[in-house]
Amino acid sequence: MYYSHLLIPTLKEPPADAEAVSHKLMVRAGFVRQLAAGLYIYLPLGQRVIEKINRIIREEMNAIGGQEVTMPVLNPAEVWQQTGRWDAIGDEMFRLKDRGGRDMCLAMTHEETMAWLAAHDLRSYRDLPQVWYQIQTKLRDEARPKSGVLRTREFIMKDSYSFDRDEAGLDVSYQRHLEAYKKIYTRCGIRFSVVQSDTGLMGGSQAHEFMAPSQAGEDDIAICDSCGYAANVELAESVPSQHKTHNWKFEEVATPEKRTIDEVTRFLKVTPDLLIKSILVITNDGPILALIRGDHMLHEKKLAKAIGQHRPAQKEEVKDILGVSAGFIGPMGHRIKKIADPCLKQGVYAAGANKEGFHLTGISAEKHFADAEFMDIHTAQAGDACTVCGKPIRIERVIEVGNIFKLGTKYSVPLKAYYLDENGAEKPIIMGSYGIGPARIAAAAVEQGNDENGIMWPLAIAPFHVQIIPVNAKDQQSLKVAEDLSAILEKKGFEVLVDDRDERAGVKFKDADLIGIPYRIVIGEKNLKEGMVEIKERKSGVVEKVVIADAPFAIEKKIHKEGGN
RNA sequence: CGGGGCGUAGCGCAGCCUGGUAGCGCACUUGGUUCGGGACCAAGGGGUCGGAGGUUCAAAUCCUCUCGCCCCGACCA
Repeated sequence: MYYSHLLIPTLKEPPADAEAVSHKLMVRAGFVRQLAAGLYIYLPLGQRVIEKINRIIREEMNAIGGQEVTMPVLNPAEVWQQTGRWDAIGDEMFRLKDRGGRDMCLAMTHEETMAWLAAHDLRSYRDLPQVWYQIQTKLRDEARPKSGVLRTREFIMKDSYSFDRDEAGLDVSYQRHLEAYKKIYTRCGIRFSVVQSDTGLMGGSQAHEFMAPSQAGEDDIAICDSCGYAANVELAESVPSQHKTHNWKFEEVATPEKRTIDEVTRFLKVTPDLLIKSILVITNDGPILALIRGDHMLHEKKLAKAIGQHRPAQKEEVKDILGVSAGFIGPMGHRIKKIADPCLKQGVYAAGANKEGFHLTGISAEKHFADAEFMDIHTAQAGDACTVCGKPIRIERVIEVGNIFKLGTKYSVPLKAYYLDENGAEKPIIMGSYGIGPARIAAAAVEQGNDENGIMWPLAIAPFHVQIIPVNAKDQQSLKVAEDLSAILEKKGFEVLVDDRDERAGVKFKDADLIGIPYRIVIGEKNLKEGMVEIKERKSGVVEKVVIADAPFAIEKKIHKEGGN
């Protein structure tokens, strides 16, 4: 393939509004262009990367018996109404009406339509198990698209769905997907962790996420290096580090205008872990006071699990309910229901006195708020002890590149996806759903593989395997050698990009570094006179001089060694 | 949804405070010199200054509204 025939609009400067490294590089190197917030155009190079990732996904999905299908993006409201998600999902779903005034939506996922199909065309236990998948566009009206291709409103997703007769069958389908996913990410050349995750909106009994470490990510995971425990902080459990006990008397201390943990900490000359953070939230059944240690963060989702839907109280509400302004509220002096983190059972603390301008010191759970309900509601943080082995955990920022869920009968029952077992009894099909975001794999690869000069693609998903640069494209002999080498390499099954542009060497080298094709053959006139060319590896920068005829074999050897594809 | 920032040539920006001729770098076109790490010289093309309304003799600049894009937050006590 000739460079001059391709649209590869590289830029010297990154777009001003790009923040994430992958975003900057994918735009600069001419892989993508942004059309509007969260809407991206894939240019030829970007398209090639996505297609390579998709090919790997297809191979691994087919290997576990997946059957590729295609669902409509435009969905009738009915199927979503049957599962209740038409109402459960808010503004994130694009909704529209057809010309007849019927409610429609653009699918953000396909549990409903897949279950609909299962309901219509799976009848007998003999039809099970099944795994159906598609690689197709999803639409989500994200509150805040960001980080380039990482969070967009329209994106391609590989989603698969398993249909089994019982939980044991689901376990098998789930495990197969888990293994297939590991292979997919490994083949794509990205680093990743498999972690336990929250089942959230999808419902179901068990879920894992596949997380690629990167600063550009939006999730944090807790990892224990000694026993292998790994979980999304959304549900990660941990034992907070013990703090030294402070022997202070039970007394009221005037703390005028000292409201925040930070202010009170400084005023009392203690560390934050000696304070109790009190957070008032409003549930459907009235206010609840959440109590956590001062150096901890409240975990919204854990709290939600304990008390159901809730929202933080407004400042005025705090005053109405507790009779004191936010900043001085605490566990004592009122009858509001309290949920406290278990780590507060030990130790003696200071907290708001529930009296304007005062805090209380010397508070202990046992003596002063034994009536609280104790539940894990803190967010795991680095240095906490692993609940499995007791060793310290670490927290890592990650990009979610895939997830798998055991759904059970959440979708099959409302959509009437039943089968008849051997005894003629009607039973609901047990489902699982499994997603991968190819664009996120690409972005994660860029996040994990780049240097100051540009991208360093993993071989398996690089837009081309080899870039050939005739330094002087006007020199007929250089071009001829480039063409010959390209033909030989292509015959061997490699993808080759020949930079035939009439540009100065520096421009070609800079662009090559930016685009990040793993191997480069440089054809210079001086070397050519000796019958030699250079082979350069993008990642290591190592240059090797070889005789022309050996170049294809040298490349082949390197590629086989790296084991791409 | 809350807060902040920004919309001027394809990209990156200046000009706006203090109204009066729309500018710079890169990219692009043509010619010449150069040619292994983003060359140089010369000559060019390209703009309804996001949009609408208003103030004014006069608006990129001032006022009002609106649209778009980006970032942070949605974990105070």
